[in-house]
Formats: sequence, structure tokens, C-alpha cells
Amino acid sequence: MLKEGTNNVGGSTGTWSHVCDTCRSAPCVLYCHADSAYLCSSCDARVHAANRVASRHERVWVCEACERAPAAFLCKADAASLCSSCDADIHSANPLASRHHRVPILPISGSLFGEPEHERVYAFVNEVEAEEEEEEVFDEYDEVEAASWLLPHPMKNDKIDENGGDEGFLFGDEYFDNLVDCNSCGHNNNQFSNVYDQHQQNYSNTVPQNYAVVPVQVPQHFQPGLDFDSSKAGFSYDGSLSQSVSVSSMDVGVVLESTISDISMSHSKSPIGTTDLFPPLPMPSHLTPMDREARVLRYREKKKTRKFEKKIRYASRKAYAETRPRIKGRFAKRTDVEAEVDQMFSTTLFTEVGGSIFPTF
DNA sequence: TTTGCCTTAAGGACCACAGACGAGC
DNA sequence: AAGCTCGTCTGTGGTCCTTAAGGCA
Repeated sequence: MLKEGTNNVGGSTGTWSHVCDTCRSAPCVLYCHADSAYLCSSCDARVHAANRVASRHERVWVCEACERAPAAFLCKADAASLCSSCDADIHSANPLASRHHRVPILPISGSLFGEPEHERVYAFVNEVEAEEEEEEVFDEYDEVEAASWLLPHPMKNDKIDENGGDEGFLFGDEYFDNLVDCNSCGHNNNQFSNVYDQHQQNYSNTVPQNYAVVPVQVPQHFQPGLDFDSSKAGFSYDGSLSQSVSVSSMDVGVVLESTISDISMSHSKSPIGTTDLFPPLPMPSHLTPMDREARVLRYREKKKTRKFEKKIRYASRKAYAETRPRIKGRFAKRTDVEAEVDQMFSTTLFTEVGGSIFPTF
């Protein structure tokens, strides 16, 4: 969702608009209001750990889109800190983007880099950790998202894919968007990823080959003390590997591969906000690293060119809709005469185009 | 500074019908 | 197993209506 051509938060190392005002060699990551200076992480640690007064300087992260202004909002969906201008630009681009949950970024004080964790201001811990793990986290986003491209079974959704589909795009953009939204919830990413890996290990260790493992029931345990707004984030996760997503023989059904698609698809369209939004994605083990890389690249390329414009899935229906009589914009019943004329039109068209009617794709 | 009115933009509902799809025979 | 019928559901576009936001007096 970030602007093209900017230094995307996905770990790329593009050209930085601001270098550190102190060392002039490293890219800045923070803006210090008190010093009116852009600082890199090491300089920030050095300068603001020098004394107690300096450590109280309020700093904000630099906008990850333009890298020219202090960040004002943290977009959970994009997991990006954005300035007001970039936030407005990015999140007014389309309706989907406008629904991204953003929170104001409050100034940070104290020592952020290389200091004991207990010295951090607790209110900003999540944000700080998210930033520190930024590159790693985003790699995991892509890993999880791209994982769906690596699925070994060509289980296309018939409903979605009535017209030939999207070359194996299994769950649709909505699924991925949810996935991105959920995966962008700060420190939970690593835990989710770890759980996922744990699942894969458990499955591969206990299930014989030629069988596929499908979660029959996803445990929905919540720890009451946890301060995590799952309703806003779009999924629930209690952060406890042993409790929340524990996989036992009671929770796992073993089915023949021939039936896996049906069962898996039933999990693929859970309503937003429900806890079984993310079925464990079967990770193929037979793919070579090159295959995997190729598919990941293909996925990323497609993700880059993803558009949110209306997509016509049935050209024939569009053609019919455009020729259909209307009353105040609403479809109206056809009279017999109109039906006859339309029949003639269709016959003529059929003759003119040599028998090919409306294309369907 | 607050309040009320007007304008503008965005999004949802509505309609009929072709075609896809599953169930049953 | 294949083919048929029937009922259900989905998707399509233009217009109207509602709601929210912004501007102005």
C-alpha cells in the first residue's frame, strides 16, 4: 500500500531521502523534536543515552513512505509508520485502503537502541519492537502469503473461478488482504509464524505420506489479561503456543488427499473477525528451492500489480446488463416486443461475428 | 467559537435475468 | 455412468437515496 518508488518497508534498501544529521553516513530512522534532527539508530542511542535530559527527548519515527517527514500514524495493515501527508495519500487511494486501522504515533522518549528492555517506555514497546523487527517481519508476511502460491493442490474455488480463474490464485485477494492485516499486528507475527512452523513439524512427524492433515477445530482460547484488540486486528491469537493453537489428535482430522480441497475451502472464507480465519496452510515439501523462489517471485510480482478496481468476471452478463431495459436505473422486465427485438439483435450479432457469442472469461 | 444550512462525494440498495451449479431422478 | 430437469444462487449496470464531510454565513 505504500507509494511505488519509495523505500518500501519490506526490507528493501532503496535510496534514503534523509541521512543521519549526526554521522551523515547512515539512513535516519528517527526525528528528534528537541534537537530538530534526523538520527540513525546508532546515533540516537549514543546521543540520547548520554544523559538523563537527552534521554527524555521526544522522538518519532520517520515516515516510511516519503522518508522526509516525521511519522504521524501507524498503519496496522501496512505495518508502516506514515506522515500525515502520506497517510492521507495512501489511505484515500481506494475504499479498501481507507479501512486500514491506523493509530496516532506518540512521541518516543528514553533509550531505544541497545538499552535494557525495562527502560523502554511501555506504551511504545509494541511499536518499537515492530520497527526493530521490521525487515524480518515483512519477510514473514511475504513468506506466509507466498505460501499459498506454493500449495501443491490445484484446488480452485469454483465460485470464484467460474471463468477460468486466476491461474491458481487460490483464496482471492480478500484472503490475502486479511492475511496481511492480521500479520501486521506487531509482535504477534513471529509467534504466529512459530506456531505455523510447529504445526508443520507436528504434521510431518505424525501423519503418513499420501494423507493430508486438516484442522477439524481450531481452539479458541483467550487469555483474559492480554491487552490485544483482536476485534480490530481481524483475528484472535492469545500469544501462547502451548495453549491457543495446540494441535493434538483430537484437533486434527486425517483425510485422503482427494477430499482435502473440499474441506480446506470451507476454511478459506471465514468471516472477518472470526478466529479460524487462518487455516494452517499446507506447505509443500517437494518443491525445490528454485521452484519455491520462482513462485514467491511470481506472487510478489502479482501482488505489486494488484489493482482494486472493479473486475468484470462475466463479460456476457455485462453485455446483457448493458442492453437490458431500465426504469430509473433499475432493471425492468422485458416486454415481448423488446424480447423479439433482442432476439433479432442476438441472431444478427451471432451471424455477423461468425457464431461466436459473448466471450466469457 | 458555535450553530445551522447548503453543497459535494461516497457508498449501498434496488431491479430483471442469464448462466453456473448441485440435487434428484 | 451419463444425461436431463428443476430450484437456487450469483453477477451485471444505472439511478436513487442516505450519510458524512466540508465550506460558509
